[in-house]
Amino acid sequence: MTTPGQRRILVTSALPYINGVKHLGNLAGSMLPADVYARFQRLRGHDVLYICATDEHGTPAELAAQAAGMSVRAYCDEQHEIQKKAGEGFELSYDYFGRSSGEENARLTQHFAHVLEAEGLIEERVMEQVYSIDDGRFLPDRYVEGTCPHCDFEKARGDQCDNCGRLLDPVDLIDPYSAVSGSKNVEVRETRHLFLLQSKMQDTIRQWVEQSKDWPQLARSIALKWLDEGLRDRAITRDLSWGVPVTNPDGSIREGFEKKVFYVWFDAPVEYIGATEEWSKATGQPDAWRNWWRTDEGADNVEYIQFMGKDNVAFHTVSFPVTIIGSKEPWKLVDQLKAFNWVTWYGGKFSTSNKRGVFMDQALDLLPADYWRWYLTANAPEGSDAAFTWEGFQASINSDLANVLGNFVNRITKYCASKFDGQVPSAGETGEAEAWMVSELETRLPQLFEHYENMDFRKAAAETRAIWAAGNEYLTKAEPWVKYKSDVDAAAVGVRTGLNLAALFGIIAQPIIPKAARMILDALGIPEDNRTLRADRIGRDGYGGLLDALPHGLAITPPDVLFRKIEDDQVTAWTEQFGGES
RNA sequence: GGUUCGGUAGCUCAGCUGGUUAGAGCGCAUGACUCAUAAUCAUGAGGUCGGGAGUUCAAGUCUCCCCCGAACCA
Repeated sequence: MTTPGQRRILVTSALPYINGVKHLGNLAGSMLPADVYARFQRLRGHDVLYICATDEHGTPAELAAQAAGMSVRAYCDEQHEIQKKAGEGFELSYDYFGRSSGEENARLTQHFAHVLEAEGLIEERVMEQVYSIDDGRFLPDRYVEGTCPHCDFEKARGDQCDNCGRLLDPVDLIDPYSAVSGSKNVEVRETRHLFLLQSKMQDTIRQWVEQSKDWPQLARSIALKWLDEGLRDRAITRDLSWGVPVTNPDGSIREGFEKKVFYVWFDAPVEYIGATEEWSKATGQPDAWRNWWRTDEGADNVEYIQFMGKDNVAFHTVSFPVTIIGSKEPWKLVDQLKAFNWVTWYGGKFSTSNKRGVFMDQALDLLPADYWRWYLTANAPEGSDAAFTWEGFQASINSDLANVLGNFVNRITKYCASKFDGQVPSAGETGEAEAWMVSELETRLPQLFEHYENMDFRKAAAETRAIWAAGNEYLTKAEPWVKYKSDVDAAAVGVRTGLNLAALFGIIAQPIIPKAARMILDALGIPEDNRTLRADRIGRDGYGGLLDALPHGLAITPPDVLFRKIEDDQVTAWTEQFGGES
């Protein structure tokens, strides 16, 4: 059911890899901004579908499972639940959080492979690869270790040397051995793999990228860089058992590929579609995914926006489009994408082993999700890498959330409770202070919405804060506590306006700090229907109505302290525990 | 190494197609207020916009060189 002016917006955030809980940087660079954006657009009344999933295939998952002494399946089941829980803890409002190991993705991946082969974009090629005689199998890149031919580092991985950082081909390693068994009984043998002929799509992709004028500079320049260097044909299969089987169009296993599966980079982006199908089944409407993805079945009016870290831009702007466009089928292509830089830990890298940085699960043990959500949105790594520091975090939370917003709600609701029986007062006429406040809203709310539309998250947070701050300024101008002494009705106007502002502040806070917003709105008894930012409610007849929207006489309850301040000794303790000051 | 992006008040950052006295938040100082989580509000101090050269009537904003930082290179 669509209403006039309602848009259909598909949002995806880069799929977190299954291998372990993500840290705050991962959260800040794709899942969180995607969530904030999805929430905003839902509040505007649009039809939003926000899809994410765990990316489960590939060598790292196999190795991690092996290290944990578990089967890959069981390992992924466990890790998926952990990541799902962490997402819920952070109130990430996925419509569905799927799994790339699901049957939907397998079927879609195989479908794309069949179609691409029929289009002449996939072919079998013979290549040389390291075979482990003792393990009885070919070894994919990271399963081979040996001495780096460039720097003589003795524990170089097959794909890359951790010492000198150079990319390697496993067959070039000196004294190679199997990372699976440690066996040195290995040799180079010929084997066959499927190759995606990206080079054939070079011109088509370039044309598509060049017409995508709205992309941010970061994304465009990365895509064009790849195109300038020339798209290379890449193997899309690997010698693993954990992955999507390589099939013939009739569903049987392709001859010679019994021990091979599609490589993770080929099947992972397909999971955007796969997870949508999972959603569709889970919600009892098995074909609903099609009108989000098939432009011949209703997806032509969908706006598709992808969120990702900068490392993923090439896959989203070049690799995946090769699959989609190359299929010549009417699949939905991305319209807008938002790429982020990294959140660093005091300027350095997050590191599990060195105990540097906070991971999603640990963060929630320390403080509520809203605190992190606010800081990471207000300081999103948009223009460049952004450093997380405890000191900056503390300053931001205490000032923005506790002092500016929390204290505002607290002061006005408590004053109302003590002087006006906890009811929205009805007396008094508005004056200069209220007119000033209206003019603030007239300029600031449209700006706020524009920042969100542009996906400028720092600016959106800053504008949100500025509106909260204007509320405090308003109270200084209205000074109901002074007027109360001589003219109770005049004070009533200030209290009524202040309460309405608190409600508005809660409403605009929802995308970033949903839980605190809910506490405010619940305390003020705002019905669900009135918590939106829809154009027919906000500003349609001017902004003055927002200051007298609550029913007169409505009973309100001062909420508990919304945000507890972060104390210096907490900062000290956390710096100790999680590292800091690089 | 190549490419890209950055280097603006103590800190974190805004500054669109070049044009009045370079802005915000935090921090700091002073004042005001007392409804409030010692919160809030006002005012103020602080910058030769990384360095150098050039284009222009005019450059943080364009060009070139250099220094520093970050990222990407399948």
